[in-house]
Amino acid sequence: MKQKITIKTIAKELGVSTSTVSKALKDSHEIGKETKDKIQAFANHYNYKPNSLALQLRNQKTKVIGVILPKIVHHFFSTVIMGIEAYANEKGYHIMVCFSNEDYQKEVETLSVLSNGSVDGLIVSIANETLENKDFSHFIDLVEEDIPLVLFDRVVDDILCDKIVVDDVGAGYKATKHLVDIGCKRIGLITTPDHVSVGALRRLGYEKALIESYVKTDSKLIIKIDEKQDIKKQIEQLFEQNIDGIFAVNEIYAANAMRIAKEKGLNIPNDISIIGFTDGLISEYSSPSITTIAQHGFIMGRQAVELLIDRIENETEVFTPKKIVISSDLKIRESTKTSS
Amino acid sequence: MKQKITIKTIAKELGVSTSTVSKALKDSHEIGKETKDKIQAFANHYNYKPNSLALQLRNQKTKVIGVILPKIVHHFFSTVIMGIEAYANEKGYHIMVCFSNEDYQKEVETLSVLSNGSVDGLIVSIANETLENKDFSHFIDLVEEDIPLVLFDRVVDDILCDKIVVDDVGAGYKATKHLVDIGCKRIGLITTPDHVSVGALRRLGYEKALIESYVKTDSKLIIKIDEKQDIKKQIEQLFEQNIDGIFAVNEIYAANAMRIAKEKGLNIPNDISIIGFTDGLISEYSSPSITTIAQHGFIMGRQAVELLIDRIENETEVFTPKKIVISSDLKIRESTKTSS
DNA sequence: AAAATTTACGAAATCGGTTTCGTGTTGACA
DNA sequence: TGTCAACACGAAACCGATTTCGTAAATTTT
Repeated sequence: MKQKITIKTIAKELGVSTSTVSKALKDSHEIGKETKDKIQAFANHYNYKPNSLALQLRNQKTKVIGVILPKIVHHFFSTVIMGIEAYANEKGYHIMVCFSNEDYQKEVETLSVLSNGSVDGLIVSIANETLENKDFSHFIDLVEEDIPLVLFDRVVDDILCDKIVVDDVGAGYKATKHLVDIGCKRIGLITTPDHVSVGALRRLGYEKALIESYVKTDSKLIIKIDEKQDIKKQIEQLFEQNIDGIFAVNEIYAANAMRIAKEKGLNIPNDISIIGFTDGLISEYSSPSITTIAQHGFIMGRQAVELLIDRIENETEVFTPKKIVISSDLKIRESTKTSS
Repeated sequence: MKQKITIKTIAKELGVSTSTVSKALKDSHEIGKETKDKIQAFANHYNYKPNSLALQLRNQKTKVIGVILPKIVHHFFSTVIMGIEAYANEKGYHIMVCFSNEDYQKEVETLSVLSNGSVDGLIVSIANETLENKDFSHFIDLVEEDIPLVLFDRVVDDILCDKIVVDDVGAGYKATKHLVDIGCKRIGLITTPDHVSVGALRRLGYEKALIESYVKTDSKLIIKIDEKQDIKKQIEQLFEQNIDGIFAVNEIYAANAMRIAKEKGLNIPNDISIIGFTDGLISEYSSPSITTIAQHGFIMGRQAVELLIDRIENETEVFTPKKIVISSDLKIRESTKTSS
């Protein structure tokens, strides 16, 4: 193991004190020009880099942001990470990424470990199991320890911290309204169980659009997917109803619905129009390409770090939790009719 | 800011020395039962957690693994990250994730920052620009500093470190051979420019399969995509040739090819069979679903950390770089004929 | 009862930096 | 020539832990 060069090494080698070396390397006026030059040349030659751990300990900050996601093999979340990393880097921060895998226990543990001082703050999207349990005490503890925390996408009101969300109700409304506008009469909804907050909100938007358009809502047209079961089989039930439009709260559900529709010999979009959620690769490349709600994950990530870094760097200020709503766009593609 | 509790606080509060506290918390036999109980109870009550930075500095290890990827919004890379994180966590490590965005300069900087002691080792897949430049000195410096390094997927021989790769030649061979076997006579290849090592290797496999099968290779059937230009237009050129099979070295190229084929009114797989690379969501959900080479990213990630942690924890051992080849599977779906 | 050992704890060094506060030397000014 | 400021540098504290070593008191051994 090649010995890493430290301030102490330099000091000994050059016959000066460590304080002199430290000051010389920061170009302090306290140090004479000759000494400075000598030290800088030496440090440069041996490619001296200050040990970041020592600095972190001294400064009581790590310049690291912890990010906990439910999963990563997922277009939306990976886009958010991109946004987080890009802006964090700009600001001189790095990110430590962990996954809860939708698991409550792992979320608790990860949170506990990361709050030991390894990060200056945290950005989290809550695990499904936690949303189901409704046990948020691990987050509340964090807030009480005054560790900066930003929640995004999957958030809950019980936790007093900054939050970034997509306008899920609005998006659900926008999608459903579009289906109505192009002439769909019986619109199915493929959503998540109620405890998944985003699913519930998108459903609200769906219902709002129907009511506003005087279309009767029908609970038989709403399927709540249990991901532990076979997704396709559950969606197939929806096709037993007489439907001419589908709003799915994510890409996978939409893709599955499209597949089933094709298998049943339905023409998309003429017999049935489909709108998904998340503007991922599936929506873009499947055929027909899928009309979808684009969530702007990159912007969400960026906003999340922005809020977080602001919190971290202005700790003295009185803190009032902010909630930022990112609007989402309907991206019209081939899976929806152009008019009635 | 609520004051974090430290060993010093406990010591002062309980009228003992910091060493006593430290030992008591580790249940050392050196400390009397009463004192121990008192300290442990106190620490427990105030939810004391040792400052990890202090420990890292003292132990000269961070239990953090740096991961540098070219991009993340990509099925293969996000799968690899999953694998890395899963096994790293099992072993008590965390991962710091950075992205080079295929950019040489950012790769150099990131590498430099992370090698300041913030991580115990690094897992990297090289940026495209770096591969093009052929300037690997930043990696070579790293190796000379004896910082454990594992390269995966995009690797180069010039760097003496552990490597994990997919059997790209074999995979290219397997895919092409399959096309030959089902009766394709003129097989197009959609690949990357030569400097992208994986693309070049997959091409070798393609050529090998053709030669072995006494099919004439034809450079007009090979398209090297320049990602700075319009991908679809480039692929369209291939369709000016008379082809009945396509092997694309990634999912996006395959999806684009399929789209063009459909636009031209070709029936897939009867008129033309298509095989892609990376078993992502596009391949799975497009219709027809795409026959592809599954790369087992999760396993690659896991193997990479395994090698790395082994390196980190057995630094004394003489080091001989290993290269692990992960075999890949042909996953047959609907975009290829079942027989000739 | 004296010697040896064990028990229970504290002082201080260490990890690698930064920073405050002194201090000896030099030069300028009265 | 005496005084004072400026200059150039070092000693030591500090960040928060661990760990070695030393030692007083208690206990056991001889």
